[in-house]
Amino acid sequence: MIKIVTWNINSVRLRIEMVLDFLQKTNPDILCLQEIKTVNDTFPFQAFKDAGYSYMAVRGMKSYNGVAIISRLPFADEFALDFVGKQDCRHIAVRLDDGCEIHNFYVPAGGDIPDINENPKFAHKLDFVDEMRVWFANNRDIQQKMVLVGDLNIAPLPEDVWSHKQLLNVVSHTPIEVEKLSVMRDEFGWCDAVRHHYPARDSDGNEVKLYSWWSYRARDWQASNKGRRLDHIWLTPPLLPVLQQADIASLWRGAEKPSDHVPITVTLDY
DNA sequence: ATGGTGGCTTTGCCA
Repeated sequence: MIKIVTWNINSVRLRIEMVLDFLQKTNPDILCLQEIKTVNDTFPFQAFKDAGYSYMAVRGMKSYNGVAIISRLPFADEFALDFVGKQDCRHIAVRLDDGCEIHNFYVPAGGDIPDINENPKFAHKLDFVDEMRVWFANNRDIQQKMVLVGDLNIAPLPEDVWSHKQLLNVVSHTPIEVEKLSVMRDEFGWCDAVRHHYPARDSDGNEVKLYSWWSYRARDWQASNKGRRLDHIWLTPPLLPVLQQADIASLWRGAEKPSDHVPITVTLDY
């Protein structure tokens, strides 16, 4: 059994106690963090070691972004990719001893205006997703065991947002982003593990809403419940038969001084 | 229609 978590932590130093609490309570093997918001020099390596996580791949920068993979299992290899010509610490990957590769992404949020001419951040986001697609197409095979996790900053399905209609022109759910992410996923053959476990419609045809992020700006995030599913765990087909469980732990949004994202977990039986 | 909150810091920028 291997348990893998992805969590946009929005400052790992500010929330280290909460992360340690999470690890103690849920006992995952591998924790992938985004938005660690610190350089490697001030990353809390020792705190994770003391908690039993001896293996870490960290790619931090000052103030912004930054990704890390924290593990109880050793790594056979570790590497990082750059996209759109920027070294802004949005990807890190490891290979486990059995060859399974884990890719941890923090896709650009894309700013407020969904127009590539008016908003360079939106252009950056779309280019980033394009380059992700090209990289996997050129460098990897769908028959390899791989897990892609992270804050992809796109909610692909109508059931991944609180209101499909009201978010059609809101960055994270615009048709062009959804199209690019879907092509990236389907052309290669990734499977969305969370939606595999919780399909968008139940047996009666009712919507099954799933969110992983709720804005800090809501007066009461739980009461308004205007969430979006921005965080994802994808698997290649060889891992699909061993997918045991998928879970979005929304209770962590209600913690004291929470991240605006919650942890997503998959359990693989192999 | 607007502004709402949070983190790190370059007290503005990013989300």
